[in-house]
Amino acid sequence: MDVRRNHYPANETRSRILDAAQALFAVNGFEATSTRAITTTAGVNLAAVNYHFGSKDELVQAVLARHLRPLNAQRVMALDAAEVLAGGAPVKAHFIVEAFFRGSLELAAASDQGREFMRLLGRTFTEPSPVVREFLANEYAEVIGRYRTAFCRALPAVPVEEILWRLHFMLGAMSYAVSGTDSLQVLTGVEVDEPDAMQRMAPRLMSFLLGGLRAPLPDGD
Amino acid sequence: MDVRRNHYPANETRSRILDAAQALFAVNGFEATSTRAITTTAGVNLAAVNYHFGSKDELVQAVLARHLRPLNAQRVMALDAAEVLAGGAPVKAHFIVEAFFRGSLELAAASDQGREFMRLLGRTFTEPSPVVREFLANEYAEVIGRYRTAFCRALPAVPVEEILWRLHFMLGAMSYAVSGTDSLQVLTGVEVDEPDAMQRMAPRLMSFLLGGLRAPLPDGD
DNA sequence: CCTAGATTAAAACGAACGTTTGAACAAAAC
DNA sequence: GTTTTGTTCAAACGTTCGTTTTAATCTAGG
Repeated sequence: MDVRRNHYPANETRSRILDAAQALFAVNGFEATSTRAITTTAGVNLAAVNYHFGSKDELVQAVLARHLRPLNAQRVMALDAAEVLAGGAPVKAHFIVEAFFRGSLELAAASDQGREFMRLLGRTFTEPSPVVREFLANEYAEVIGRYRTAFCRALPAVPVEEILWRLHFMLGAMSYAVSGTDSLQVLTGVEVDEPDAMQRMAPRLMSFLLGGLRAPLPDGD
Repeated sequence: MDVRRNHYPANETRSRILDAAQALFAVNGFEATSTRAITTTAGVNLAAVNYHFGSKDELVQAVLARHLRPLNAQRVMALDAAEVLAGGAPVKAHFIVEAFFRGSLELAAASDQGREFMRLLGRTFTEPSPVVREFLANEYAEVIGRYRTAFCRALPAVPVEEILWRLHFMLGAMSYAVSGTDSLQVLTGVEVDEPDAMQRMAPRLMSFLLGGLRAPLPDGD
């Protein structure tokens, strides 16, 4: 707890703010976290948020972009690799799911900060704020498009609308599984906060998702 | 747009506040909705919220309790009925899932207000506010306990921890499917806001959940 | 060493928030 | 008809919010 009075080296102030903001956002949400709480936790001056990021909204986007952008880039690359490996043939559903979720689960398994970010990201999907929504839509546009067509090729017997629904359900189950440490933990007694909990969860989630994805079509289709 | 200057009959003010609050909460979230916005929308005086509910937090709980309490009561009753029907034998997983989700889906299919509430409820699970969390934990305690043991009896070959995980995933997929009209709609293009969308989704969700629930256990168990 | 530019410090800004107050008002009780 | 009880009203309270401002301070280039 060294009380530095003055400048941090390089742009350490920026990263200190990002770290503190991510931690507080993950626990309290965006709205309930004040810039004062962020700067106090980060040990920097109140005005630093507006100086380095312009506004609180832009800080929110910066926090999300820091890990989400590489994550989604890796998702696209993983799908690229799987498609190359498959030659011209459709990539099997199992590999598509794995390509999509492996990065998230690894990030969550790698560090406390990664886990913290995944929890924040899960909450972010249900965030009502228009700023966050628009940001997410932009960030996910390419990834969803790629994976959607990949699933359509992998499961030609399943109607497109059905695939969209199941993709929808899968995203929900995952973001919940990763983020819902709190309310559902109370409900079900499942503890997701331990360091190795993600590694124990990963195969279970994958198995569940594939089971749902391959479930028989409902009557009437 | 009749501008009533004075009293509404009976406790109409209460219900007008509840309706307005639910609508605004569903769109903007709890934190971002001010008591001023609620009372203005409801067409009542600003002080009415505190007079009738004590505080904004208590209003939030009242909004949730209004539909959630009957919903969970019906869930317990539905499981009771299924267990009676099964005699002493375990209730089949298929019926348990149906007993749990039928009420939600019917509520969502019944009216705009029901759909609005389900969307709000889905968001509520990821709500960081301690007040909301504690409220949910209390409201769900009995239901989750009952369904958990029912699932354990239905699937004796599946370890308890595995069942908890899958229950966790199922809850996530459902609450997402119902609530995630917004961000995921943008992502996947699935439209959930139309009146009949819930009825089209219901069998699909059920099929997905059962597929996940019955998926083969991951390696190592 | 000194100046220019970038960063931090401390204080203040106006706006919006949840809540409270005390008087005005309506309907029921006596 | 008066009192009582419950409800509504307009106004204000104190607090906290995100942001801005102005001066002080550090760092780098000449």
